[in-house]
Amino acid sequence: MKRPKHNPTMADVARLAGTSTMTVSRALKGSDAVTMETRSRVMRAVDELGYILDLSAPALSSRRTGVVPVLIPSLNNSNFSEIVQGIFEVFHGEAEPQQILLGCTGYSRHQEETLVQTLLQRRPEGMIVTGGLHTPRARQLLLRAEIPVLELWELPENPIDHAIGFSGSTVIQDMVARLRSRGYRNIAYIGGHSTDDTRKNERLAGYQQAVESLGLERAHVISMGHPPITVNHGCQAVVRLLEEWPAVEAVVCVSDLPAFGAIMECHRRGWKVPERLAVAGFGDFEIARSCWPAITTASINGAEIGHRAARLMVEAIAARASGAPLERRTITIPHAIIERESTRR
Amino acid sequence: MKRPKHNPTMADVARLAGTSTMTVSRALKGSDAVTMETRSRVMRAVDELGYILDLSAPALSSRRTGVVPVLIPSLNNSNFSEIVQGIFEVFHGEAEPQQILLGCTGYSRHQEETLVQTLLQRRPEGMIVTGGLHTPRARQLLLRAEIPVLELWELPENPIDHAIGFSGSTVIQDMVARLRSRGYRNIAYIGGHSTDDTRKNERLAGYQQAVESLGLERAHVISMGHPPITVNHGCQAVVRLLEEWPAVEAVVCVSDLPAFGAIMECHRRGWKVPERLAVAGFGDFEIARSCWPAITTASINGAEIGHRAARLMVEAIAARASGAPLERRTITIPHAIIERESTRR
DNA sequence: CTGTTAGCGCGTTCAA
DNA sequence: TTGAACGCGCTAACAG
Repeated sequence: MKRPKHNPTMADVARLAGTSTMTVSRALKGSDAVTMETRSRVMRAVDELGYILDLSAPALSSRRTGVVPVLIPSLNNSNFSEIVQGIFEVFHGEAEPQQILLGCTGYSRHQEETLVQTLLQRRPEGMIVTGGLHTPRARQLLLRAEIPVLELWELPENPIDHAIGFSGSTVIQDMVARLRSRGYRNIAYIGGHSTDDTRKNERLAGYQQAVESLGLERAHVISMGHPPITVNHGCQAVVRLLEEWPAVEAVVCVSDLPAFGAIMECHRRGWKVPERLAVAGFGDFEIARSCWPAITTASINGAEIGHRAARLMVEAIAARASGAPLERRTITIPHAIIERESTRR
Repeated sequence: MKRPKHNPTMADVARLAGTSTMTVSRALKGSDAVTMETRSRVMRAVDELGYILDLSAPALSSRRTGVVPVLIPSLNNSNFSEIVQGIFEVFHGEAEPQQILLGCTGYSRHQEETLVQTLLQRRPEGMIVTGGLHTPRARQLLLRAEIPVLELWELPENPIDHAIGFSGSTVIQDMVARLRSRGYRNIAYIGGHSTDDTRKNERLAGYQQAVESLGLERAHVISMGHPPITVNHGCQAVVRLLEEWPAVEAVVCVSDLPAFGAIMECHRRGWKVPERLAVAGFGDFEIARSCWPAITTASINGAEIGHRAARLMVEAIAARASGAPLERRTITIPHAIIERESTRR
């Protein structure tokens, strides 16, 4: 039994209102080409039957689904949940609202590819993805779909279509430079790396470049494997770091989570932060503000990224529908280095 | 121009493969009623054309959309984002995966009603909502839709269909009792109240009940208006509290956010926590762990709620499709009172 | 194992 | 201002 229930259709409404389905359709859309009287008859029938428009049908015939998948690594990361929230707010306020089909990739490109393929079956109006790292097949699928594609968060080197975000490399370079300007010289990096990552790791690269351009004596990286790099990784990493490089003065972490973990481990071992080791994070999570000492971090405004992305997507969808697709656009969202106690001498 | 592009259809594939569309359909579904040889011919054609199944059509004809809206107050609350993440994980692992249509109500019942109405137009297989507080019209819409409905988070008095979560009243009562057992006698409450709330506020009620059943001398509530009650509300509330009731010894907050705010304000004013005032929260947000002093809180496992909800939804959808709808079910997820420094004498 | 037919519910198109 | 006919892409049901 595949059709559990027969909902009232437009024909039912038409019958009850004594009109044709066409008139019902027009009345529901608020077209002015319907008499007040006819309209109210229709509305009464709609109420009586509890009729609800079925969007599957127009989706099929007009190829407009009003659906946009949003693919993020995980919702358990306030940066990404903020972005999605921001997208929702804009989509929902539009005259032609787009619905979000949510997808979480678990930081896996392969998962992302699967999701892209699955969600393309719903004939989305566009697609929003995060990360900028995709399998070749995922890229190809997105390209061939000929829908607007937005890549959010870290700006890719070679965007598929539009991109909104920041350069992880630039942000980390700023952070290292800031630490240098505060007098730190021996600056390490705690992060991760994707094993399936053909493209370079932006933030790590930024660190290495900064060490070079600032003329620091030594670069030292503690790599904790595949993302997500979280609190515990930070705890472990900081211990390794101080073993491997006792002269280290400061460490930049790939995110606030390992930074927090590192600080907690320092507390545990009686290493003073920032006196023994200064610690900086990335993302300006709530934890960075509330932690003691509060964590110096790079702040990226997720809500802002979400809002701008959604607005661009709406525009791109409209442009495509009108036959004049938007030219590719790349938007850089400004970041801020927020200095707090964890790096204050 | 409503149809920006003509994607290849199953008929195109059939033509290229030299079969009928039916055979293509069967081959794609992995039905065994197709020769290996035919199947591979079909697959080759699919690849060659870059064919992607269009789910709009089966949605229309078979009334199975594979879509489940998830309505939450906000993603900027780790409890809810955890729940959604949990739901996604289960949905995505299923043999017949359900897609999540995301909706954020902004803690407004009216917004929720709008979303329910809009999303019902997509003929969802079920609906997941949070809160248990709905407008009468929203309730009616959900009831009439005759799809499985899950209410998550706080258990409603009178569930629409299935419910998974906890009793806010019970949790708060436990918290107050715990504080009492630690020697606190003058225990206040900081929270909010919906103005459009006909039903009683669960957590507030729990507080009042606890005061009564424990035989405490006085109940004192600081109400900060419409949710969400956040960090700043806590800052303001604690000041008012100590003015209005100088003898207060402990305060239970509606969430960890105002609890955190209260503690910060205490720092600012030189009031020691927990010596001058013990503070307890709700939700076990990351901030509660990382704050100093760490916050005593009630922990609800959002991921667990999400997982169980999704599993129940999958089951309910299958049951409905097979003509034997599930009986209503209410599942209570255990909570835990986590005592930390903010209430330790 | 494969093909044919019909129809899902709506909006577009054209006619009245 | 209203209505009739058609088709969107797919699959259920049935036939071969």
